Amino acid sequence: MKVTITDIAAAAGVAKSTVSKVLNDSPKISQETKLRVREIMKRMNYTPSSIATGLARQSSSNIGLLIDMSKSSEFLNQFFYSIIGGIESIIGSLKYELTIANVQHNYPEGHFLHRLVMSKRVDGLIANTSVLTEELCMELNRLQFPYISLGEVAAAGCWVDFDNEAGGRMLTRHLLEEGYSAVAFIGGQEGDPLFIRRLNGCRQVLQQAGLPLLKERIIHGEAEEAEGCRAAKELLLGEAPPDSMICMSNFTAFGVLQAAKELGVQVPAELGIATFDEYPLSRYTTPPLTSLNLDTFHLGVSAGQLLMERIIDRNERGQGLLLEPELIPRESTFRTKKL
Amino acid sequence: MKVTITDIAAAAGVAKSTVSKVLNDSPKISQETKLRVREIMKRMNYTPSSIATGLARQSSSNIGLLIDMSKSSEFLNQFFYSIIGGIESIIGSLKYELTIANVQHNYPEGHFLHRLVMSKRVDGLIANTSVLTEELCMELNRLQFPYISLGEVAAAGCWVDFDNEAGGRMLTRHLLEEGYSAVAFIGGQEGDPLFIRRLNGCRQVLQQAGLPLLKERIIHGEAEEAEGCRAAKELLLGEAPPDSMICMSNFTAFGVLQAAKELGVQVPAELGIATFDEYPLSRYTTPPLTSLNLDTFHLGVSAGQLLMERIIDRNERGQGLLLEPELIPRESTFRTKKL
DNA sequence: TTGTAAGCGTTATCAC
DNA sequence: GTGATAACGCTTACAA
Repeated sequence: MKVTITDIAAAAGVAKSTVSKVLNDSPKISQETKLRVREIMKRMNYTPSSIATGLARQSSSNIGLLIDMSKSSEFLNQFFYSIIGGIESIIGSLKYELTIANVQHNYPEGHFLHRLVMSKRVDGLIANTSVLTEELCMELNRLQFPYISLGEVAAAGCWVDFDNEAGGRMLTRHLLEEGYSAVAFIGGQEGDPLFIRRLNGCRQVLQQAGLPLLKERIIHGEAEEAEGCRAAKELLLGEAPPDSMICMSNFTAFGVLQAAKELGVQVPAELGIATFDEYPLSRYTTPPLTSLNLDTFHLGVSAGQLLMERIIDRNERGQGLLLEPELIPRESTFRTKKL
Repeated sequence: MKVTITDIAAAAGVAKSTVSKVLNDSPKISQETKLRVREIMKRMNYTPSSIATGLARQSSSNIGLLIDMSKSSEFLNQFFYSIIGGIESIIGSLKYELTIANVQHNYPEGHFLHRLVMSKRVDGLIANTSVLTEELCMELNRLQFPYISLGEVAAAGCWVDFDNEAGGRMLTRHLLEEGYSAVAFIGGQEGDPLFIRRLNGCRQVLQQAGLPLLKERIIHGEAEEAEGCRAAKELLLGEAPPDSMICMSNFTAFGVLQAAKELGVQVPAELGIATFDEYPLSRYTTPPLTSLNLDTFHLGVSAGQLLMERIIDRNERGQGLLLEPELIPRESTFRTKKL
């Protein structure tokens, strides 16, 4: 039924080792032998067993992508497809496959460290920061196991991330250029590094322009609709109402739009709204939202490249990579009426 | 450095086979031996090599999910994450891992049939209909290779899909209940089975109610914004303007909403709008859209279950499985003012 | 209950 | 150039 290297060797009247060399296009095999053996392989419809090859070569030709489905990471959830596409485009061309593993932090039997790493199911790992605890990084480092973090993390030897600080700067600069000056920042969890970086970018530009970023204008909360709405109302009805808001997510921004509508505040004339992320709503709101687009396919590509470098070159030097976001101006901040 | 079954055997003073039996919790090993060996495995930090196990057992404990990133399948693109979650939840508990493979139809070197199936990298396959050509199905059938199609396909032995006809019926019935009667259907590619099934469901309910589904009210086109807008205008300005529209996607529906706004047509009073899919816009439009929710996590679960049955029980009988959609009524069709 | 030995399908190291 | 032969790390009869 199934044909192995032994069958081919027999049919071709050569040794298994010769067939193996043909398989790997060894230079020490004569052209005619190669042709003859290949011919036979084709005729007998032979494909080498990846498992056997893996055993002999001590490698799985698999890389793993870890996710934690129990935590609803908006980010992964939305951009999963394109990140995977990016990773695939790199590793696929190097004949690696992508294994997706769901990491429940309190997994009943067997941590992924055993399931994937120690059991050698994968030769390398890409993981989101929500999975990579500092403890885990240390362990992977100790094992000298190649991995890349999706998101900047100090403990990770190697990571790729978007330049969130630059993103904060870009949105803020844009608001100032449009004539806004009282900027508020909405929607991040207190202490969340993502929030902190973005806010820092915002603060830098304001300071540079000699403008204050009032504490009262920094509102923490879930990055979703209801919170955005609540926060916006609080701000607009407060002591020092801002003339513009930067939102951590499309959903936050949507909530802000709702609040403005309910309070009869004109967007963009009386209130400018800008948001991180281009997906999924920014194009479809009224008015459409000025947003910061993150090229997630590229993120996947970069992660894949870095990882493959580590695996193939056994490249040990740790490094971080920041990708530039892209500003997409839309009506929600067109105070200067460029329409 | 790396510890194998031989090391454990030596350390425990038993044979490799004994260790192997302990590993698989064979009943023919004494409790004390098991305890002792396990103790040693733990102490030496041993994890069996999945590749070696795979070779010996002749199975990869991997299942593959095929996608074609070159075709921008809105469906997969949006629901990828939850479908994967569903599949994972089933196969993960059976100690299988998920391999994602990007299938370029004109792949330079090596069809996925070789890359994954013949090389035994995966024990089973799940694939979207856009990948599974009839030819491919025949080939997989011939190889007796276990696979499940995501989407109803005649040639596939086994598939799971949403009951799109029922979906068409549900949306149409809802419109009639709300007092609409002149229903239009917008947004599918001519000949697309998905479109045909949904339209059929719609037609059934209308016929049952003694209402016609006019040809002029069936508009083909890309399932996106611009087309939806164009189609809606065409209909509303035409000879027999409908009082309600069923859209193939959220984006189509968004376009319809725009058209209504531009033409000053009141939604839902003068025009009811209902759409397939609950994601990503239906909750966020003005007014929010009545939609048909498809439980994609469940789709993944079902696909996973069917596949594992096939693999484990060598279950040969082909079967299809239809999942029921869920109607989510919202303002866009609340003509009877239930608000 | 445990041990022996023969696979599983490749690759890799030598001889020839 | 080609061919034996020993890994690779585990499972599985069959013996003991």
